[in-house]
Amino acid sequence: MSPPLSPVRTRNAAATRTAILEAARRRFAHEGYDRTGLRDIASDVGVDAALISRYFGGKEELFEEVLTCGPNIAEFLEGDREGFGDRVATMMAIEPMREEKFELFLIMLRSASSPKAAAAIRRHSSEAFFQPLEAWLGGEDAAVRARVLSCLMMGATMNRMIHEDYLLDDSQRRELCDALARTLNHFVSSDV
Amino acid sequence: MSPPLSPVRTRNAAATRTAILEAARRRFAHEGYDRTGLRDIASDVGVDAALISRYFGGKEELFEEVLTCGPNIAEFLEGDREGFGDRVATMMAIEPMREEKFELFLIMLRSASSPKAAAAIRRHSSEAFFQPLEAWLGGEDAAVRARVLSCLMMGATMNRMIHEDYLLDDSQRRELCDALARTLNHFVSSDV
DNA sequence: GGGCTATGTCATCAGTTGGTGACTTCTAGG
DNA sequence: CCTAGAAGTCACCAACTGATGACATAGCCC
Repeated sequence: MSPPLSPVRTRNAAATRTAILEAARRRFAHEGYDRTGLRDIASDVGVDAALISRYFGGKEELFEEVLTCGPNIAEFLEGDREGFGDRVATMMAIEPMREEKFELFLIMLRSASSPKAAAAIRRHSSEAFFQPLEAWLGGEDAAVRARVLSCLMMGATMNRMIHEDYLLDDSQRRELCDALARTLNHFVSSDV
Repeated sequence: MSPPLSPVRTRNAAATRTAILEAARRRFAHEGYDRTGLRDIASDVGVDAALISRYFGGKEELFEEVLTCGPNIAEFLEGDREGFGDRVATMMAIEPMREEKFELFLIMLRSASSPKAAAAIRRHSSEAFFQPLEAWLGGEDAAVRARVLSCLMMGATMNRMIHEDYLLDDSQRRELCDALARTLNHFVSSDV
């Protein structure tokens, strides 16, 4: 993808590890587990692919570590509760798609169909996604509401992935955004 | 996958073509575009992989033809409108996952991240998915409501794919099913 | 300054993929 | 019966993947 990752990195193992993890996270989010080659990641970092296997053990372990130290739902939960629906819906239906904001979703959506990646995703989706969301939601039925919200957000991201513009004109996209925002807010605040 | 496709098929080009298309559709739905090899499909049919390239031109064209003659949203729209939400939500949250019922969704979800497949999906999702759904919904804002419904259905299928049981116990799954059903029905019947 | 070790590279492997052209075999029509 | 062409197979290719062990090199400590 884009070359400049860490400015200088001369024989610094820790910095190289971090740079590999960052490059891997971006690649996995943009291309998915299967379509990301160790050589791609290595060339992003400016390093030999063999190094990745030596540092992380293999592609699966690298993916696992990306998820461990990776992005989570937290940044979606910043701000006031009443504004949650509008913030998320606007991000998903109106604003230009900034893939780096959706890395968690994209990694899940684009890698979940790969059996090896799916196992790791299953292992980590709870702590990176559902637990924080449920805690933020609060209430007895938080688990169920979190699932509905996750359906909406995943589905919206998926739609956006498939057809960038949703095949809608501007006013329809605003209507869609409103509908999503209201539905999201409904499950943020109310009982199911 | 499972061997028995067409009972007899001795040097019948048309039947072989159909058998290949069926096997390909199932494979693409179950494994996604990238993880499905021409050899896998061929061995399902009991035929040499070279035949597929000769009949369809290549993997991309095969995928395209699967989408052309493939499944669509229609079977989800059978039955009374009032029961739509319950039918779909039950299928997605309660009933055991019958992958053959979700082939359209699964093909989209598991192959959309593959650039070659994504182009074909973009080309066909409108006529196989949104147009029928919008027509069934009716009304001025049918396009927008169709998108919300698609978000919910795609997201629910995705969640089901990732963790078979949603990480919920039985009563929570029933609550989730109710919430999904009510939300779906809301966008089936009402204005946004 | 010299060596030792962490850091990184290179060559290579076995496996898989989609694809192609030459080959065989079955069957319909004369 | 017998042959022509359709239907299907086989052998192979080039490209790519993840992975491994042998090798090179840079920088720190004495």
